[in-house]
Amino acid sequence: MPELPEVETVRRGLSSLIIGRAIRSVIQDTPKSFPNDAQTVTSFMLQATITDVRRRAKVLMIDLSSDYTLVIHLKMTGQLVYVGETRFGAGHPSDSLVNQLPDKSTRVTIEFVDGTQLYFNDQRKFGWMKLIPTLEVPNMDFMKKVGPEPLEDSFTSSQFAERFKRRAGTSIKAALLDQSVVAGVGNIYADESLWGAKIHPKRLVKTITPVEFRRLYTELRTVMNLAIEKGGSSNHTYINAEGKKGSYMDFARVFRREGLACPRCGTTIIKMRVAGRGTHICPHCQRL
DNA sequence: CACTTGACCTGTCCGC
DNA sequence: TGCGGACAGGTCAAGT
Repeated sequence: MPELPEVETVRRGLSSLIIGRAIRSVIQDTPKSFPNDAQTVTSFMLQATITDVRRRAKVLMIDLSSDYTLVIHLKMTGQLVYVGETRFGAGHPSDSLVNQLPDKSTRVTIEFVDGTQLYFNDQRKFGWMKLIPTLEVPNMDFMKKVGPEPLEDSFTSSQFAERFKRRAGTSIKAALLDQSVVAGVGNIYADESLWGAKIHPKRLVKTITPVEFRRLYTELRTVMNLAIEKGGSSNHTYINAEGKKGSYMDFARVFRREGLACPRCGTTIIKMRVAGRGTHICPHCQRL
C-alpha cells in the first residue's frame, strides 16, 4: 500500500490512539509476518507501555517502555487498525469494517490491558513487524541505506538533485522509486509529481535539467503534503488506524485516470509500463 | 558498481 | 460460470 503520506497518516492516528496503553497479550498467527519467537515477545512486549510512534520513510516504529521497538513495514496491503471503546458503539454500526476484525487477513493481534486492540492485517503477507531493541533500530540495513526525508525543512532542492547522480543511467521514475535516493516515494506520488513537473517517466536521469529537478522537488513536496492533509490515498486495501479511507485520490491528476482528460491541457491520459510498474502520464505535457 | 527482472503472496478483474 | 493471465500504492535477491 502505503507510501510516505499513508504511513504518516497511520502514524498520526496511532500516536493519538495507543500511546500510554499497556499490552496484555499478543497473538502472532504467522511467523512470516512477525518472526520474533514467543519468548522474546513475552519478555519485551507483555505489560510494556507504548511510549511513542515514529516514522522513517515507509517504516513505522512503535516504541515500548521495555526499550524495545516494534518496527513495521506495511508493504502493499498491510494495515494497522486500532479498535477501541467505540466497537459496537454509536459511530460504528455492527457491520462496519472495524467491527469485523479480526478477519482472515489478520496476522497479528495486540490486546491492551484496557481491552482495546491493535490489528495488523495484510492480505498479501509481504509486510512484517519485528521486535528490536530501540537502540539497534538505526543499525538496521534499511535505516543505514535509506535516503533523506523529502518533507524535512532542511531538505533542499540542490540536495534532491545531488541524490540522483548515482542513478544517472536509469529512468527518472525508477530513481524516484529507489528508497536510497529519497525516502518514501512510491508509485502514486512518483506519477503525480512527474506530471506536475512535466517530466516523462522514461527520461534518463542524466538528461534531467537543473530546472526540471527543481520543479520535481517542488511538485513532490507539494503532492505529498497535500496527500497527508487528505489522509492519504485509498484503493480497496488502504485504511488508516481508525479503519477509515483517505481522500487524496479525489485530487489525483493522472494516477489511475487513464482515459480521462489531463486537467492541464485536456489530452487523454494514458497508462504505460515504466520500471516494471503501471505508469500514468499526459502524453502532451510529458514528452520524451 | 549500476541496472533489470523475477520472486514473494492473495485477491480481483478482464477476456475467452 | 469457469478458467487463465495480468495486475495490484513494495522491496529483495538474483541475473546481466
